[in-house]
Amino acid sequence: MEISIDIDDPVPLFTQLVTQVKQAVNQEKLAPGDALPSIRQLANDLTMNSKTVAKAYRILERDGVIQTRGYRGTFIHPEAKTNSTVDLNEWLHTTLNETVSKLKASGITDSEIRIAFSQVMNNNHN
Amino acid sequence: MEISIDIDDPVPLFTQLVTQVKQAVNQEKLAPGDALPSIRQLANDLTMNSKTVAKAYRILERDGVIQTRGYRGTFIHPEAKTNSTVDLNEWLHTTLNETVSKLKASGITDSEIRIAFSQVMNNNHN
DNA sequence: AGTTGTACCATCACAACACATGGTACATGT
DNA sequence: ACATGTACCATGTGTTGTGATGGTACAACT
Repeated sequence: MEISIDIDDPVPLFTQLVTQVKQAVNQEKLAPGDALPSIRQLANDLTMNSKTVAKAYRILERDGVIQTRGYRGTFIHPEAKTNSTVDLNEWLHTTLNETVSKLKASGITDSEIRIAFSQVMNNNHN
Repeated sequence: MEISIDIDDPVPLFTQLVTQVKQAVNQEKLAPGDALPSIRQLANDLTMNSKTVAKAYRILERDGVIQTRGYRGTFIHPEAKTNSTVDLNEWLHTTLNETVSKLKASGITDSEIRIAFSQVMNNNHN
């Protein structure tokens, strides 16, 4: 599989990686069971840090696109194609958009929403 | 009415102002119709910028605690006491908490939620 | 002339966070 | 020995948002 990373792209490196793997799955360039390069190997090939590649793999596994089997390596998930077309990100945006719109409609300031949001994210239940 | 502002308090100055006015209303030290100092006057008394005081007044008016009548000055809102006990902030927190919890339960990263949130706040509909 | 709230313009310091980097270490297997 | 994914430690850079400051100007009214 061919992966090309653009350093000058404002899109984060790990995001580029995630996107390209999902695209490869959708285009059937990667089929279930196919082995992916090891984290260190891919990091070396793309001249980037292994932690960055690991981050991309972590997300891909959470999304059900790949399966990591420890020392055995990483492989394409059996239902990778289904899982990589389901857009978890779209649901995230619409969900957030609905609540934020509801709050804004009440006259609450953007600042207030942002502050309350960060408090909620830090589990400061006030 | 007595207002005391603490510069060393981590709580923002305009927030201290808003809180103290609401408290004064709840303690009936300020009654509907009472006149408040002008923005510039209060800013001068408290040795702070008029824009900061204006910010506090803007919020107080939105919350229905005060009424600004342009050149005539600023007065306590007829239903100030009711409006200053109603906690708009609590509803804000619970609402945000519900959606965030729902998102987190789906395995979405805190980072991803934060990023999507700021995109939504900036009206970047992706 | 003076005062009211308000709306722009702008700047600065400070904190929080994202991204990427690097090093070290571990259990699990070949 | 060697490689797998993973989990810690840490640092630096850049961006973003906040809070507060300041200046200027306006319409409406006393």
